[in-house]
Amino acid sequence: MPELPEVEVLVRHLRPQLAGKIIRAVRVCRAKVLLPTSVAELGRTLRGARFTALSRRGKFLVFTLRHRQTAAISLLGHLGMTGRMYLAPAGATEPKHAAVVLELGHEKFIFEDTRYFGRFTLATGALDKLGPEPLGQNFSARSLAEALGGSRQAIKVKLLDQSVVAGVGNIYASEALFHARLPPSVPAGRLTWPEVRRLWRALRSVLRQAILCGSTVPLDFSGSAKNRGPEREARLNLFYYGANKDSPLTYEERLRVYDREGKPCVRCGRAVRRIVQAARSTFFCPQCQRGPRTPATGLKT
DNA sequence: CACCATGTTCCTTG
DNA sequence: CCAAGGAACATGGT
Repeated sequence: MPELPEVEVLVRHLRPQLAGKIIRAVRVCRAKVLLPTSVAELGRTLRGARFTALSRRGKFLVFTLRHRQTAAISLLGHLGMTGRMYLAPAGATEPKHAAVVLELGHEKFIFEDTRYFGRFTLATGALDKLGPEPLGQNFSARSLAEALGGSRQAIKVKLLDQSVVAGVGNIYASEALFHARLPPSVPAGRLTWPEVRRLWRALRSVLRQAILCGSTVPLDFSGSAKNRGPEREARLNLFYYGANKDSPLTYEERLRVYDREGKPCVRCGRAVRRIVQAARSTFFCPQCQRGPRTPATGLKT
C-alpha cells in the first residue's frame, strides 16, 4: 500500500497507537531493510526508547523516539511495494515475511514486507532529496512550473521523480494526468502555464480525495486470527480497488484510469489505453487526454 | 512457463 | 549533462 495517501492514512492510524510506548526489544528478521544501519546499531539505539512523534514525508514514515531526557532519535520507514506496519498482540503469530519486530510489552509493532523493498533505518539522508509536499504550503503551481521547466522528459515520468514532488507514485501519476486531461507523454517542459496549473490542482485533488477515502477504511492489519484470511485481504485491496460503503465516493471516483486498460473511459467512453514509460505502466484516455492540438489549418510558419 | 505488480537505484548507451 | 532502457532487488498472483 505505498503511495502518499496510503502512507498518510497509515501514519494517522499508527500515531495514537504508538505514542508513549517503549521498545523493550528489537528483532530484525531481514537485515537488508535496515541498510546502511546495522542490526547492532538499531538494537542499541531503539531498545528502551519511547515513541514521541510520527509524521510523513513523501512516502516515508518518520518516527521520532527518545530515551529518558536525551536527544531525539529519527527512524525512517518506507513501505516499498508491499510493506505493511501494524501493532499486534504480543503473542500473535508473525507473518511469513516479517522484516522487523519491535516488542512493546503487551503488544508488538510489526513491519512486514513480502518483497523486502522497504526500509526501516536510522539513516535519514533520503529525506534531503525530496521535493515539496504536494499538499503542503511550499507547493504552488508556480514552483511546479519551475521544477518542470526545461525538462524534455515525459510528464508522467517526471511526476514519479521524488525530487519534483514527494509522494506521487505510479497509480496517482496516471490518475492526476487523467484528472488534468493531459497526455502522459508530453515533455514536462512543454506544458503551458494553464496546463501546469491544471496539473497542480489535479495532483492535490486526487491525493486529497484518496486520503479522505482511505481514512474511512479500517486499517487493522493485525495478524490476529480474526483479521486473517479473505476478509483481511479484501480490506487491504479495498484501499486501492474496492468499494467502501462508508465512503461517499464511488469506485469510479477513486481510480478512474489506473488498471483500466480496454475498459471505457469513465468520462467519454473511449477505451482506456496502456503504454509503458520508464518501464512502468501508464494508463490514459486517448480522447480526454490529447495534447494541445495545433489547428489543422490557419497556422503560420 | 509467461507476464504482471503500489518503489528505488544503479548501470549502460546514445 | 540529459534521457532512455534495462536490470537488479524478492516474492507472489494470474
